[in-house]
Amino acid sequence: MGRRNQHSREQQRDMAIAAAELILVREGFGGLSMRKVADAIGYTVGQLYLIFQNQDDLLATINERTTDAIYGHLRDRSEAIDEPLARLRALAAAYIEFAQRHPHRFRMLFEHQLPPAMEPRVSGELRIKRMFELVESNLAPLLPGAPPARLRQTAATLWGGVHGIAALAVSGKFKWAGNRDFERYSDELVSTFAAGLAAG
Amino acid sequence: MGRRNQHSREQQRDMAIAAAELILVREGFGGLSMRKVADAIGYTVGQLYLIFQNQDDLLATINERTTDAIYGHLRDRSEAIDEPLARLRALAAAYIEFAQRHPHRFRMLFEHQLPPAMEPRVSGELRIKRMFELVESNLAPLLPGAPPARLRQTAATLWGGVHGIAALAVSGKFKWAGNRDFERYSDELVSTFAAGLAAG
DNA sequence: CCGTGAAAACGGACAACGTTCAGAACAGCG
DNA sequence: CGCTGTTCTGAACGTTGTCCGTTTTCACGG
Repeated sequence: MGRRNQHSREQQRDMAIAAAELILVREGFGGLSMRKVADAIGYTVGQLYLIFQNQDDLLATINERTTDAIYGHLRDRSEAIDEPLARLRALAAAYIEFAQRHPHRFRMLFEHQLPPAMEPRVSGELRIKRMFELVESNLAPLLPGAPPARLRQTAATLWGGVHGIAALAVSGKFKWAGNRDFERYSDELVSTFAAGLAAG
Repeated sequence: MGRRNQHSREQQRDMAIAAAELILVREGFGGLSMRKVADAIGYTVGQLYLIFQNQDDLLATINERTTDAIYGHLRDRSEAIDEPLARLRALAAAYIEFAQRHPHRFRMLFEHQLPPAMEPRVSGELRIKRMFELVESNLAPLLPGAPPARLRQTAATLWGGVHGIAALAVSGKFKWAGNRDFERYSDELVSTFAAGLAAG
């Protein structure tokens, strides 16, 4: 038809992303289909494929936004805190909080995988890296004089651990523990780990 | 037709599970369809629905078997070790090893969720619980005189952490760390965490 | 050996999915 | 008005989970 609506390609893209995120939040990863997104923005499926390469492209785009959202949330929750250990605890708690508040977005970020045929997204990997660097910089004061390689490894260890608590919380496999206050676990993990660093 | 083949219902069930696990290992979670399973065992899809309630039922069954396999692997790798801390390290390393050796089975265990309409599987939850208790019992010597609630909480914290490293390893989001030897992370986590417990 | 009824298995149907693409419908220009 | 090129549609294809009417086969009674 040629520009039947008033929306530029860029606008269509934004609308599609917003609609997809709404569907994701409401119905979860599995309920997010290209057809539903197309219906929600008033276009047909075919048009979506002129905006996104395929469904994986759309999902990866949403995942990049989720990573940004987590990063922003971590910054917000930690910037007002001075003491490094308290900051790490706040970062961990914020991570858990995000996962519990946006379980579907969190899950899709880690469960969706690009098919091997598609080339990896550098922008997405950089965002993950940036998030880990936030931990790394806050961990540095606890390991004075440690070489960068050691610092990176320890940050990855600690943050992998925090991620595990969030992942289990969101997967529903943590029910047996009976405790729904998952910040307790992250608090204990960060505190005990830090104590171990200080002792070692 | 009435028993055209020689296979009892129980046998068909076993065949279907074995076939499904093979497909899962070869093609991943997303490539596992009811039709492929039916083809693989020489029956039609309809017949599969007389054996399993639906696809979720089949997947949950496989997940219970995966949990058993992890449990067995953890036992094998830890039973010959006397020292409690070394045992914990071995348990963590075994967990990581299983995740890396069977990424698709590991992922499905934590990524598949029963639809809310289906009643939760007590047998599956008990298996997860049993796995955590293995950690708990090996953690006890490090926390002499700790009340059971504290012990459970600490075991959950530590094992959540180990799980996070395995989950990140398997999700492919850990590439930035550059290190493919994930046991280093679990070793550091367990050792530092234990040092923190001893210090506190 | 044949007939019958119940159990077992098939196979086609349905809706929804991702993806593609020929052609229709429009905007702007001359 | 008519032409041109972009934009968009709508139908199609193959695959998925799930259901159910139909057919086939077996075990048993006569």
